Amino acid sequence: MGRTPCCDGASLKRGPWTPEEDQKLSAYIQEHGHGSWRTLPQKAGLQRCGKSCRLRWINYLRPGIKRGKFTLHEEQTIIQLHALLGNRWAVIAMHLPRRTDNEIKNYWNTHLKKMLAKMGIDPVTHRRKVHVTLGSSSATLSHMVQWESTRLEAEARLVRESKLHQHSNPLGFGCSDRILPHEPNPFPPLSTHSSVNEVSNTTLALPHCLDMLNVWQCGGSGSGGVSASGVEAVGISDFTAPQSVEAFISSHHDIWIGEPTDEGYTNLSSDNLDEWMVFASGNGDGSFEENTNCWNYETLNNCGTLESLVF
DNA sequence: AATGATGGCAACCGCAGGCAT
DNA sequence: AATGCCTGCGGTTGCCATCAT
Repeated sequence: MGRTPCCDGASLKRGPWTPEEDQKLSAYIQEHGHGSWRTLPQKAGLQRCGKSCRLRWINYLRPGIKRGKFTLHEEQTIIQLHALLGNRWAVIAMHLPRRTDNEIKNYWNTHLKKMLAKMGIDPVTHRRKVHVTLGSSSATLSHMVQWESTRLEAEARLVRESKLHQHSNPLGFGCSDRILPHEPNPFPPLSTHSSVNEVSNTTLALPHCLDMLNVWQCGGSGSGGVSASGVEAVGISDFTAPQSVEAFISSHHDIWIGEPTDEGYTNLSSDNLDEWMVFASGNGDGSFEENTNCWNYETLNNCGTLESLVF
């Protein structure tokens, strides 16, 4: 036999919480801790389901929760992580101190998703919406060439930067050799792509953002990820990030997102913050240029996740 | 001023994995 | 080993405020 049911559903209050209920719940948890959510309502004198109490505490009453408008940094962090992880709000919330997954989810659904759509970026795939006619092989080819050249240039630049990192950072922080030797490398070498990759994977320690490129390119079971025919590539939403990606982000957040700040994790420099401003505000007249000056490989240099946002 | 449309957000619902019985 | 609850998560709904007509 299992346990007794959590709540019988009878005589339990639902709907919005009153200040009195909030006070009871807060006072009880601050004095006793929440312990078992199942038994908490009775102990706290609440006519609520334990699940409802938990939700209220986590999303509203818990100390340290930051409410109100999201900052630019927080918006960027959400978009970056969503591009990589999809709708995994709990994981995303871990990288936004004092924000709840529910709040992030709501903000995404009500603001960011619409903003990206308005800019012509698919909020699901994080790719610029490209209307490729199947019969238009020349257009497809053009996009492929553009995508591949952009990708190669970005990778080459990142490899150059990794060399600089090695000189300035002998301990290897910020480089993929930080992956412990006894751990399987979650980012196996590319098998079919450019010579840049071959070189970088055999003789150089890649910067992390390039590792993330590898993750995408090696994409899960092969259905997802970025292919050389990137324009038509299956979007990130179809790519199930390997578990190691989350572990990777968690253990390398200082490099990936940056240091934790009051406004979340960020590695934005004043330079790419300007780019972000361009991204966030468009051209000021509601239009957005088709070129990649907003989300291009300049931005990619600062964060690999953005690679999927353009092209 | 009244009414309908839209947006924002808190809360609920249902599922999956883990765990207690 | 089987059963079924607990917890956490993502998706969805419903209420309220604001805006437009």
